[in-house]
Amino acid sequence: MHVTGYVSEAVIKRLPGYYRHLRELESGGIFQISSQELGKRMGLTASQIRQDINSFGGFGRQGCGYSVQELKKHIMSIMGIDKKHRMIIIGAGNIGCAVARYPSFTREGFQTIAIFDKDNAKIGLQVNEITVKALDELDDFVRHNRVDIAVFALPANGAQAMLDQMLSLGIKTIWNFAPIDLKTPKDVVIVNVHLSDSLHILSYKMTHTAHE
Amino acid sequence: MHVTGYVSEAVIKRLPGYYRHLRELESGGIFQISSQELGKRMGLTASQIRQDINSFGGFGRQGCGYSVQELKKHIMSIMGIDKKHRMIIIGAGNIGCAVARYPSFTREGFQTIAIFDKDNAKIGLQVNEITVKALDELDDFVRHNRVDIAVFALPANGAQAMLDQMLSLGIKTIWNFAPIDLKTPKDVVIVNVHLSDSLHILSYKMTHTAHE
DNA sequence: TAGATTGTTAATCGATTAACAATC
DNA sequence: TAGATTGTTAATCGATTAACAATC
Repeated sequence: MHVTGYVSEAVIKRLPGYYRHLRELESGGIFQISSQELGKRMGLTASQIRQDINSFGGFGRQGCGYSVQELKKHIMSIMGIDKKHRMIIIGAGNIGCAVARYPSFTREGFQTIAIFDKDNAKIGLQVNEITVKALDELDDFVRHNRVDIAVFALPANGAQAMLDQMLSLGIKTIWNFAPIDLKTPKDVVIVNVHLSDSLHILSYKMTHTAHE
Repeated sequence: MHVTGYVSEAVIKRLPGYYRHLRELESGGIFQISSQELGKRMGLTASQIRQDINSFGGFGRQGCGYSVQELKKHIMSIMGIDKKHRMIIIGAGNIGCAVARYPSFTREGFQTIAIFDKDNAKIGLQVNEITVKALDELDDFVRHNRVDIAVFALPANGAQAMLDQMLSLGIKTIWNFAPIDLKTPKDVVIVNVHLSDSLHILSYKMTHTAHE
């Protein structure tokens, strides 16, 4: 078991895939798996699987492979998804409501504790048993409740100002659905879900693939 | 202007970012931009900008930079987003409805022409002026209407079978929101939006960043 | 012409793959 | 012990960065 050093972005992006596949294997009653087999399932080489896993520690056993349950537990702990996370959602539009209602987030410990919107028509609505609050109440709410993650489900033109407000409130983790690259200090963590970008990539690929 | 050859996945993933930034520049009334400046905006090096753009052709002008309008037009054409795309959505749950209602997709030429669900309670509902149809009607609908893209907004456990159905109907372009890595022949184009994966990456990063 | 900036080749860096000794 | 498979080092491959001649 070696000391954990720098972990590359490429490895980080693969972690959720490991988690998903190990979960599947576990619920399929499989206890042990080799890098070879896991690689085949995930579309990676056995070598890459071993390299990836070893950037966190020697979780395998020579001659046998990896314990599905143990490896899954390790990866959950590495990703921090064995802990609860409290989220607020900014914007009660399509995306904000979809996130609030997405059942597996709650089930996996990502709990939505408040939703805010600036539109008076939306304030007071119930979304998945949470009442939409006015944006005016945001500062006060954050000062009285622990918030781990802010979900940005608002238009691009308000997003940068909202980020600055978050920073002033000490919130440094943003899950951003607004179609904009936000400027941030480097201790702030932002992960983007740019739906239009994703659709445009699909468009590119269908345009440049034979038989389309 | 050189002949277009192989374009790496890394470049493809950056294309929508170019489009977004060029659109912003254009609406800001900026006509000309250097690789230097564009790089600063996008968080890339000038060198990378020039390499990226040159994998498609020499769109710049030595001494002057790139014409914002022209470059944007080229990139739109390269991504195929200057054309209309007809989408059907499989699943009228949170995600399916959010996609159907997302205004900028329609505005940008990605038109939802039908939504299907297997749940009888949902059939007949209106989502953004489209009536939810029964899955039984899917085959018939596809045979009588041109469909470019199928959006998978259904649970993971039904996704693989649905993909096979799509292939049998000749649909080879899938925008997949189901949390599963689908197995496909290689002329099929799939782009995944794995929301849980994205949230897990956020969790990893917040867990491993100082001051969190 | 002089200055600026591209297009493109070469150098570097990092990620993936291959190989193999260690060991279960 | 023999077979299997990891952990880890070395080789390869590809992407990013640097450098500079071409040219607007």
